[in-house]
Amino acid sequence: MTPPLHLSLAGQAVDVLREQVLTGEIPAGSRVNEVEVAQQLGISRGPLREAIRHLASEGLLTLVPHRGAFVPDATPEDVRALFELRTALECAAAELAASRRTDADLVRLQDVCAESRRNYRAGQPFPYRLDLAFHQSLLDAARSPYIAEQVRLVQQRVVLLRSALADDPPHQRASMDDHDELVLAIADGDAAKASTVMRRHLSRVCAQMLTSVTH
Amino acid sequence: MTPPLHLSLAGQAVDVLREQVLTGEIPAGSRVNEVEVAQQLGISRGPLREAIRHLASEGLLTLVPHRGAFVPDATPEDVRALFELRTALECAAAELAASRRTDADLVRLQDVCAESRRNYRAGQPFPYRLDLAFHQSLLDAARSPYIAEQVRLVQQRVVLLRSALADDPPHQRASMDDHDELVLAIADGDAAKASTVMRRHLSRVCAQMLTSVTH
DNA sequence: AAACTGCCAACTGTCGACAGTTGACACGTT
DNA sequence: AACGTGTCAACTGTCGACAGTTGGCAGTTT
Repeated sequence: MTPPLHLSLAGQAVDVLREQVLTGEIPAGSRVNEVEVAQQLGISRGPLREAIRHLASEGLLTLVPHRGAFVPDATPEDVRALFELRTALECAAAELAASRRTDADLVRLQDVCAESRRNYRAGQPFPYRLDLAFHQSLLDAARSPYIAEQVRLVQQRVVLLRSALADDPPHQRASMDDHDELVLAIADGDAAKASTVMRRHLSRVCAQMLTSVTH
Repeated sequence: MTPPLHLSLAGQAVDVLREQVLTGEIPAGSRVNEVEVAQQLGISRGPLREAIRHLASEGLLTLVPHRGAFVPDATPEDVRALFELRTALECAAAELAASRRTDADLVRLQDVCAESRRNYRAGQPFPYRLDLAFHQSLLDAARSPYIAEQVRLVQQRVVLLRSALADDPPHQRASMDDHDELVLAIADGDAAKASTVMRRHLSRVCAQMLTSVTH
């Protein structure tokens, strides 16, 4: 018995399209042609349309009436505003995590940080995977499903602005330090400090993104 | 010339359906039949489907594969989690408003509060309209479009849990006091205090909703 | 009487086709 | 040559019909 393995065509199309948009396979600024992509995926326009609207609701596409769907390219203003939202959400998550975390939550956070350190000392770059894992672990510890969901969506939009983020070694090092400091605050149950550190962390990431954005 | 007055059928359907869901014309727990509602609106299933999916993305409907769309009825847990999200967003908005507000923003906030007082003194109930106007004015002063958008969506979901909220006079009085105190903090540019007051305010509102929810 | 089995109606998921709109190109005008 | 106009192809918006799935009901068995 494989219960949810029978995803609808629209659902499959959402996954494929999301991947193509996030990886840049469909470049920023370009349009998504309904008939073309539908043929390409071997489905009808109906389910594809549904998928397009879904991604638009996630902020990964912008719809223009009678024109079609475009993958948005962000201005520096957009980046700033988006990080204000992300800061609001993740600072709250950090506070909640500090006051609700179980010992198991703490262990997981520490594990992720330790693996990042090992990676870094081995001279390898700080993989985005581990950064995501850290923030995900923090969200799990916060136990606030609606906040977690919104953070997921915002993180996706941040990825859309992929601008060679994880390439700057000093930035990587600073991010890892931030993560470590966050874990300490969470371990202490110090919600105020967790929020403060998270705010500084995201402020740094935002600044880094703004420098690497061509405008 | 009326540029955007030619809304698509799907767009119109979204407006009509949203109204029906929020006012309870379509009661919580009930299902939305695609063919029935489509005929009722005089449109085809395509646009209606699109409208349903859109409202689902706003959290006003929940989709069950092969079963249809249902208007969700929330558990106390849901209310708590939703208010954690709302608190994260609106506290951040209050902080931003305190640091960015113009004199015009301040005047508008004060006007809304004054009108609420006048209403209250006249023995009339505190209309939800004025409460919305206050929070909207605060969001305008915060000048953070993404946060504002998310707050709008969350407020909608809160309305969905309409449970005779504005009927308790002591609660109304407390809410107005909170609003006044918020305006003072924002006038002073005291971001920390604005956040604190907003948190207390929403905590009170959440508690009020929980007491009036049958469970 | 309770439980199981098979059928059925209702509904959602999907498809192909038609209609209306948009932006662009070619042509004609000044 | 620059500008305005008319035409057209391409694409989105919409529709009606078909296919697959689900939950419930009737009939049967123990």
